[in-house]
Amino acid sequence: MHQAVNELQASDRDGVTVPAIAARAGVTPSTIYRRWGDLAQLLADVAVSRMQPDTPPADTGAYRSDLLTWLEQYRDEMSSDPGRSLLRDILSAQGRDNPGRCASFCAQQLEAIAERASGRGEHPAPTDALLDGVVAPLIYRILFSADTPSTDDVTRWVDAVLERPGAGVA
Amino acid sequence: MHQAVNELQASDRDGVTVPAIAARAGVTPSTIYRRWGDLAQLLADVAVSRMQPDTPPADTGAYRSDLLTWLEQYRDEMSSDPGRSLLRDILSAQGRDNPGRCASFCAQQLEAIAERASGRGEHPAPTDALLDGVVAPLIYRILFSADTPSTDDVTRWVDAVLERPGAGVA
DNA sequence: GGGCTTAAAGCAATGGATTTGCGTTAGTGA
DNA sequence: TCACTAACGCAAATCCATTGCTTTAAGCCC
Repeated sequence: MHQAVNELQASDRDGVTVPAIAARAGVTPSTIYRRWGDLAQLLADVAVSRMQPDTPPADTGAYRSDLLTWLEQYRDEMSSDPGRSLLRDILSAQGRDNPGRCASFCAQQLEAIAERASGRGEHPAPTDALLDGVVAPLIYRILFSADTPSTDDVTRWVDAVLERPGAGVA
Repeated sequence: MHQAVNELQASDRDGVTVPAIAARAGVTPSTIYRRWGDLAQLLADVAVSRMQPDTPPADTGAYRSDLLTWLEQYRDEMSSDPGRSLLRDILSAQGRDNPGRCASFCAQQLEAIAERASGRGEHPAPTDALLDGVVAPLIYRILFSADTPSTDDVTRWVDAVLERPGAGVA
């Protein structure tokens, strides 16, 4: 089912209808309505699946550059047209904690970077601080403003969090 | 038209359909489709209108408490069920810069608070810093997590911005 | 006031999506 | 194997969305 959605989205988002997805997946539309309730819920489900990371964050050798590398990649993905569509799908469907699942993928990646840093003897920042101080303005910019956060923006936000007491390289 | 939407939303969001709105507003559905394209665009339009502030921020006598007062009110509005629905409507409809208009209302209120502070001889923080440092995590929490930002959260974010060089009370 | 132009709205037909009742199928456990 | 349950398919009914054409209303000029 997810594959049917992805294939249809790749060719024409206007053609992404329940009957089209059903035909593509070899089922009848009532199956989709019975299972997901409406198109928005199915699209949100698919979007959350696509947000799920399939690789661990790149290891650059140091905590700060791990963060910057991962966050810039995250910025690039989320600010792309497909990324924006995924965010819109996730935020459109009411209920089901789709946004929460999306955010927890992000948190897990940041935790993995932090654990790797601890293993190196570095002192990583709390993940909550990074979510509030970096991910939040990054996503807020993407959602609510015309401009995409620059690399300087991301670097500034990261360094502002790392400079606070309780965080930073050893 | 906006009033018809508001009335229908107040009673039953499931009944908010183009034909129902049209009947309520005394027009035919094709009028709505011709003007707005689809239901999502109309709902976003209505949501943006409802986001527009109708009063200036309260004057508490000092910049920091002006900020805190306004931001806590903003937090309360945006985290309410109606507020969350408005955010969802705004973020669901593609194109038209609805989120940008929503964000600019917020920025204008923060600018008004800053101008009042300047008039008092205080040194307000840059509005961009408040958007990135306070509004972004506030909205991100509301959109992506199960918990609503607490008053402590808001206070902490505000003070983190005010403590940076270039901002603060005189 | 009358005529003309243009944009918006209304009407009605058509097409497509959604809902729902009922029957069928598939999977699971005893 | 049988009974139960959940999921799926089918088809009819309902509702929403689209579109061509006509009508209406507003604005401008003489």
